[in-house]
Amino acid sequence: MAKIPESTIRRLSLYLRFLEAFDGEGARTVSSQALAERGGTTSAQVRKDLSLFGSFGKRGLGYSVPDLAVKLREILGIGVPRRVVVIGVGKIGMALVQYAGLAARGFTLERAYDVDPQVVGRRVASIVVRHADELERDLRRDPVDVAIIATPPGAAQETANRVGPSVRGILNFAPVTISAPEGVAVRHVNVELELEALGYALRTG
Amino acid sequence: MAKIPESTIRRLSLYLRFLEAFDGEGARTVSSQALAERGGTTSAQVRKDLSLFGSFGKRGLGYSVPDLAVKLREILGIGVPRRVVVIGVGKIGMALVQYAGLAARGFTLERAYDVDPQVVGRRVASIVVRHADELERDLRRDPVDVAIIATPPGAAQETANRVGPSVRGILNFAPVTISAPEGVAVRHVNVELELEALGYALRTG
DNA sequence: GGATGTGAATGTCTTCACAGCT
DNA sequence: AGCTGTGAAGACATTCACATCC
Repeated sequence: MAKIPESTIRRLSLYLRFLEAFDGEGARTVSSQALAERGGTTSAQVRKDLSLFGSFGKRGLGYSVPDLAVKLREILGIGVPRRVVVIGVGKIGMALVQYAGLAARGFTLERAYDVDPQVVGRRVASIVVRHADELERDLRRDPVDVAIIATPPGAAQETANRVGPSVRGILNFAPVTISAPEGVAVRHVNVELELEALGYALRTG
Repeated sequence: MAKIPESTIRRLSLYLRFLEAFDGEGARTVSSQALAERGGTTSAQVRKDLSLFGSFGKRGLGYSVPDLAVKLREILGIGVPRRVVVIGVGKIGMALVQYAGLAARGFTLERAYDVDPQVVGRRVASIVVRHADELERDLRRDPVDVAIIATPPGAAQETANRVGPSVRGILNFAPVTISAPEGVAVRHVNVELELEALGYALRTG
């Protein structure tokens, strides 16, 4: 299969959400044009994105809403449940632990960790926060797919080093760039960076 | 000035953070090579990014750490204080309101809004949550630069429609794509989308 | 000597435009 | 007729490589 642009993957995720909305509205089929309008892109882009993975549409008709949704879920690996841990139960970590969207997208939260004695041992949304010292041992005994890092910036890379050998993906919320071993996928959610990019767009002149 | 790639802006934001770290370590100058290593990019990329805005370095020497930091802050519009409101004080909104990083990057939180009677009137980190019905009137009387949308997905576009005429930028945390009037910059922080992109990277085969 | 700044070359992504199914 | 699927063209971004200057 051809190499898939990162941007295509992000759009597929959007298309899936639109399909779910169309499905809720009772639509049976959808055209590349209709998907494009909701997603702020072009019909050619939609067709190209989808064609990278196969021929899912019918000429003259469009795409079957439920069939395409199934295909996209398959491509994105939704349905295969992913086990995750959250490390750092501060403000962001807390919000993540309580966030229903995790489960809705097939990510089951197994455990959460912190180092603050005020937080360790507390029960948050059905799980008890464990001390980060237990991290490596726990991961060896009971591995997970993804580590979500929501520590302060200073601890993020060290945390990544500790979980790197045991996980296949890292989602980093700390406002620093972190690296991970070859083969571990890393994604960043960086609010400060988005704010600064917004700041650039707001500059006068 | 030449057109600036979006990706360049995001990297400038990273470079600035590295410069602040270098400054903390007492470094006076820094090479494109050193910046590249921390940022997971190449020295040529760093030089190209910076050269789009001017010639800030000295051949044979590198870049002055404090001078380049000043330049980057200027480019990114940091220093010009930006007034923001947060709309939706659920889990994410609450974390944002309490988030010190906002102020640290020059964004002063003016007000927060919600529709839930349980939340309206509550005091969170020195501001009192107002009812979203007051939004338009407040914005007319006391405008802000940026609206941060942290509502449930169903309310996000409507919220954008309501604030669109009064703000210059929107940062959207709701997991839907929203559109805004011409001239209003929109950025998305979409955790579900990042998770799904991670899911794709985790697929087996 | 050492590191920048930058045209040129390369690589990647998007858009075009149309043949080909239904 | 309508809409997909796709090679080719075009736009955009990154990397190379080297002249230039401190």
